[in-house]
Amino acid sequence: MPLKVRKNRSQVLPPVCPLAECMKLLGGAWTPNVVWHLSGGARRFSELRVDIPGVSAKVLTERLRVLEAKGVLSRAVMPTSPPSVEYALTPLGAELVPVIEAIVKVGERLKRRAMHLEAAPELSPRRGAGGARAR
Amino acid sequence: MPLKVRKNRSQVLPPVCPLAECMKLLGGAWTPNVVWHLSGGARRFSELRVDIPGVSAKVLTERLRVLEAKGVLSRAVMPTSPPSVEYALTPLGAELVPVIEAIVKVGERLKRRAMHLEAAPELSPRRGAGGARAR
DNA sequence: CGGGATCCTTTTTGATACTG
DNA sequence: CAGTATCAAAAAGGATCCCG
Repeated sequence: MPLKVRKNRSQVLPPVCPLAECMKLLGGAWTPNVVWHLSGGARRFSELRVDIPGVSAKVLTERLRVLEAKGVLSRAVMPTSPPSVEYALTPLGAELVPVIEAIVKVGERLKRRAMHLEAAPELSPRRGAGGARAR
Repeated sequence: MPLKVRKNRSQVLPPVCPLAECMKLLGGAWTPNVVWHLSGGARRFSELRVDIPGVSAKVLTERLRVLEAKGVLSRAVMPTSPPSVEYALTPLGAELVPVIEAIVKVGERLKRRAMHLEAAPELSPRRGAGGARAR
């Protein structure tokens, strides 16, 4: 292996587009939580507010609107008194759930790791350059 | 099905924490792209700038620092002239890749769907009000 | 080459208060 | 209950210049 040719990645990896597209979807700080809490079934506005501690009505509304516009969830107004509105994932939204689950799984692992790092800060070996960690 | 009892979701679904934790990780608009473009192997700073069109040096630096601090990627300074720095996913960072791939996959699907909606705006049936099962 | 330091603009969030 | 309106605060992103 005489020379490690550094390939132009765009020949083997798709361009940035699909990622950017999808992150606009899950981009909002609360968006994944909304999807997550709808993954178990339909849920009403006020229930979501309780499910997701710390979210304001405004932000929640906003996220729900965006997600509805993207076809990720559906909004059903029940003509009752007092009014109630049910949100539920569409089939398309349901496809996001595995993604969320994967995220959660990794998130937990990272959390555990962070705890380890706290205990032993210099465990992670610096790659490369014979220990050339400037900085 | 006499009565659909609305359970307290936190008994069956984990609390918000892991999701929030992990989204701080993938939260930045560019972060997933960075991980994605490192998924094929180590990459230098300037290469990443080319890989990810539109990213500024500042933002890229910032994202890389954050990801390094979280243990997602490693930073190796090569003591050459001119200096070069290689970034690579850590084993932990590699675990994120399936997540990214899932995101990309869904992103593409959403894109296709968006195109369909453009063509036929009133295809999506509004739930509720007609089949509105009052509670 | 690989950034750090600044400054500035655009988005996102948050806190209240009010309404049908 | 399920929002809307409004304002203030904060974060993210971008542009530019400079340095080792």
